[in-house]
Amino acid sequence: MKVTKAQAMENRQRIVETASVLFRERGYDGVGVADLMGAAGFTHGGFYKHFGSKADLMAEAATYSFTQSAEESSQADMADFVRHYLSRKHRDAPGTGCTMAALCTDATRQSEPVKEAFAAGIEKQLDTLTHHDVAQSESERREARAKHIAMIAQAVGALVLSRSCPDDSPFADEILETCCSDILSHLKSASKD
Amino acid sequence: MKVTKAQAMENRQRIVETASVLFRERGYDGVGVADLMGAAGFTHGGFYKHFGSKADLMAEAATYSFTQSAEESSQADMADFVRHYLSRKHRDAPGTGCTMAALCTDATRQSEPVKEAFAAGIEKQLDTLTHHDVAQSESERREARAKHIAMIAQAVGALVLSRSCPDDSPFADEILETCCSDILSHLKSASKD
DNA sequence: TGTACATCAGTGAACGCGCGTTCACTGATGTAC
DNA sequence: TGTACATCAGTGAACGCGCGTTCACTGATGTAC
Repeated sequence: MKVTKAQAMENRQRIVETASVLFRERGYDGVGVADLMGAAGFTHGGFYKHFGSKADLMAEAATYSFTQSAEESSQADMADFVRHYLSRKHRDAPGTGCTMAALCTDATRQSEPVKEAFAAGIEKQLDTLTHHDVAQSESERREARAKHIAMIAQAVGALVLSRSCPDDSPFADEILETCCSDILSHLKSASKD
Repeated sequence: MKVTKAQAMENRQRIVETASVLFRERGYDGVGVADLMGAAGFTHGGFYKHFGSKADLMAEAATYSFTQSAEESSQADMADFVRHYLSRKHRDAPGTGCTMAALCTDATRQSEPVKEAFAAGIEKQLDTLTHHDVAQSESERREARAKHIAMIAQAVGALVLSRSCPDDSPFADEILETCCSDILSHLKSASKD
């Protein structure tokens, strides 16, 4: 049974969105093509009508979720963003959360297109954060970029370490809370300048 | 062909050590039991004479590599440790490097024993760093612990993000260098107090 | 507008392959006498 | 110390299973006239 061109494109998009959630929840190796297609409401055979391989979809799903995250975070206040990023809520819902924190070590072992999607995604996240700051000198912009890279690294590190501890571990919460306070204090002292 | 008790224990240890390297290089799903036993110089069948399951070995290999890292870093100067941790050399040799950075998102999806090994390993790393500081008040110790958690998170985050970019990407190097400078500047301003 | 035909998204069986694990077997080691 | 036997680390074939991918088929959609 064929389907409208528009419907087919919608279906393809649903597969990408489903994949972006499942990959973040279970890792690239934790989601099979059949799993994924089933979750999107299809049988597995149709997969190769839309994508060349599972690896192609990994790259596309990563690009999609990075774009989505950038949109979500572009309008938020920086301190609110940090508080949400380092919340238990975000930690316990990787499927709809940060792609860097969910899949960074998985991406390390994937093919170039996936790693390119990650590099572009991290740059995009960086641009989104830097975007808040307006009209500066060259050296101010360089410094702001450095501060944001340091901040993202710390936030991602806190999240991945917290998630690698057993559920309901006080240490996992301590990592989040400590890094949240630390980043917020840096934000405050920076805005004083 | 049986083997001395001492030889058998040595062999078992060799399997754990081989696993700790291969898991860090390729991830838990990237190393099969047969791969692993072959790399250690055995055939795969003997594996279950030493370990109950592959998952059991994951936890044991993690504990082993965390202990090893703690020993290595306990005698180093803090600034030297940071410079090495955030070097390209460390980034490009995950098999002998930091377990947190190599396997954190993998650990997130593993069974409780693996996550417990991670929590214990992170705590151990933290203790090793805090160990340098001597005889303080309760509140000073709390603050030092917080600073070290923040530092570890940032260093781990920088490493995992750098590794998720394509090889030889300038951005990957920028992340390492920026976070290295940032952490070193914090160390310097802290030691001034 | 109506008809005939090509297209192609989606189906579901089948493919080869590698995985974790099991098992009967081997033969040197360790032990009991 | 010497002998007979139990133990058990290591071997390699075999297990069932799920994986990514392929393929012949279906039938509504899209197109050419």
